[in-house]
Amino acid sequence: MQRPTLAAVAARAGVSKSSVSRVVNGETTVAPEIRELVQRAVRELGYVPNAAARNLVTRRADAVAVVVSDPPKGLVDDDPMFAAVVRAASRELEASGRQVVLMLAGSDDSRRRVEQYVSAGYVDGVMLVSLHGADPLPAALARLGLPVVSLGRSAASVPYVEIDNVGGATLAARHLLDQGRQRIATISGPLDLLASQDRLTGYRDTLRGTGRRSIVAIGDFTRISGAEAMAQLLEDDPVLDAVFAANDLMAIGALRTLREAGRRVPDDVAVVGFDDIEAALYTAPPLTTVRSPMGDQAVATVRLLLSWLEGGPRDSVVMPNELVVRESG
Amino acid sequence: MQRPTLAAVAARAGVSKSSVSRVVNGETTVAPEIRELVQRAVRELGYVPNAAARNLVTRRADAVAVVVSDPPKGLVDDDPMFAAVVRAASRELEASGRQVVLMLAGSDDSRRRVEQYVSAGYVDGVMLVSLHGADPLPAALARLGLPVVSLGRSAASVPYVEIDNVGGATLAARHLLDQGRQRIATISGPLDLLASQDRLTGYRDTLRGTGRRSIVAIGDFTRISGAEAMAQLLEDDPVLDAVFAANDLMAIGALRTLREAGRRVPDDVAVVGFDDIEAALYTAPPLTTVRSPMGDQAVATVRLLLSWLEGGPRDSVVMPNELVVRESG
DNA sequence: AAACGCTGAGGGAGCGTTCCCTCTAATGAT
DNA sequence: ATCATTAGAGGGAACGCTCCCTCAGCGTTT
Repeated sequence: MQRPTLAAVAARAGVSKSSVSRVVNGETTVAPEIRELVQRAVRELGYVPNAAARNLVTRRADAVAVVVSDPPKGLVDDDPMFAAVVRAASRELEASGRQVVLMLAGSDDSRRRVEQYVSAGYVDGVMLVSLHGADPLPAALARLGLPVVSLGRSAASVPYVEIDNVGGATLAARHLLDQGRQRIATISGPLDLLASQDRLTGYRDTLRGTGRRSIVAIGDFTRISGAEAMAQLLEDDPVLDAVFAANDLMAIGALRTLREAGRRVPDDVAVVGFDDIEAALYTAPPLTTVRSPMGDQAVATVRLLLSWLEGGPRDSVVMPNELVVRESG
Repeated sequence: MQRPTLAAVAARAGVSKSSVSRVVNGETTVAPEIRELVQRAVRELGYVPNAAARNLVTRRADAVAVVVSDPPKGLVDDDPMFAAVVRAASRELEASGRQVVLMLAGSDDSRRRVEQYVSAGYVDGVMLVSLHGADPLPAALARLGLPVVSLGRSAASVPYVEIDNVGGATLAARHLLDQGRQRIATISGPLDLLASQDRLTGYRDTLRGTGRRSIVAIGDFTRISGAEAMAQLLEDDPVLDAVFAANDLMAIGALRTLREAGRRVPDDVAVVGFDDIEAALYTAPPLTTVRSPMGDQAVATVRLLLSWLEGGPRDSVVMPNELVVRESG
């Protein structure tokens, strides 16, 4: 049951440990016949280098941590962002020969665990996802001295990738204005997220000066919170004729409340979302939304991290987005 | 930038490395004053044990791999199952003090990578998710001799957790029969998945002997495939009056096709899904479906693995499910 | 008072790699 | 033919930790 070691392979091949190591690591300074000998021994013995021993001496782990700041509730289980981001990041990282260690950082407790883990040298770098504005984690990790990047801007000075949230919200609001909508409400995301703040800013700034007033309800990016916020909004202003939701999930919740309240979409109320998740195609009616491909962002974030790990540049990137007009508004 | 080592802590505290090791690992045979001394030194130096060195000698990694067999296309990014399972498993594993290494196993290539990785001793056990019936991976991993469990039954003799797929499909089909539906179709999942086979079996067996014939289209568990399969079905049998989709995503796709084809749900056609993902609540009309909580299954699977890792029993478990009747059928 | 546990601290040998250094042998230049 | 140069193999010292073993010191037993 004992796995074979380098020494065992060396003995079998009749060469030194050094030579085996060289062959295994693909170094070129090895004579063809020795290489052949070693490769055969490796095959026969089913040798696989021991990770711990290798990491110990190289001081690399060939792994990166993907740290996802869990939403406070932690009960939102089918979260399309999560799947898209984790999947894309995994694929990209695996393609670079690195492993993905997934960590959920919800509580203070788990944040400490993350710091410990990273300090222990398990990983060469960290990709942070979806952090709150005041999250202490990015700064703490950056202080450890190893590469940290984040998907979504953070307060700390960590290189990041994000889409143009202000611009996207502006696109949405302007689209509603152009249709001649008069009372345009918004369902904002949680305000401790910079992305939420930016989207709200885009909405507000666009409305300002058109004589219209802002009508705002706050959600937490879940469907259910969107439904509740919409009910709130209808109560506040029964004759509103448009809603911009800060993400698609909340827009979907809003659609449901509107349907139950007997409002027709888009005839009575226009609805615009944000993100363009796949489900936006399948609502009734299909959702007009601001496209911001999470998968692409995740890939860009990984590339940023890889660039840093390889000694290249580490410049934050802001990605463009566009309005996808469907039938909801 | 060099992190402090055990020896540094020992020197600082004026004790031996052994004592420091004992304190750090929480052994009880340490005098209180020495413990205090060591703990202070650890704090002052910010000492964190090096993972690789520890793993090397203990031959444990305190980590488990979560291997997700990607759907062939690999482009389905907002997959609620994925998020629910990965989240729940992560939470449970982290609670047990173990790390989660996420691996996507789509291609043959990546399967080799997984085997390599596991052989390298990076992890103490493996949790497999959503494998095809003929997947060579479970058997290969089991052969390595370390604990492997799977979420979803597999052909290999690996302990598993799954819901009662045959029973769930039976529930759905019987529900449609009880409404007096006459032409009941099904949209099956890919047939290389045992879960798909079982659901199809439940449907077929329930219809058999009622004088009704099976009407089957095959999808791949994505929304789009559900939409396409529904179109196919309508072509095959324009007067069908019920559809059982093998998962909610495909049911959602089917709903869309039905809407576009001018069929009313449930008046003209009843639709029943499977899984009860959150989105099922937000379709128009809300989806009747078979509840099979993925999060709970994931947790059960992790518990099974943990039990095994700790030398306990490793018995497969089949979880019950129930029909959730909403408005679609 | 001597002998005998027993508790708890220290010493040091590995764990399986990599990588630096040494040394041999072969090549090419003169 | 001789010497300088170099390609390539082998030896062995780390890497940072755990854990076995030894041994000191003290309390108990007879």
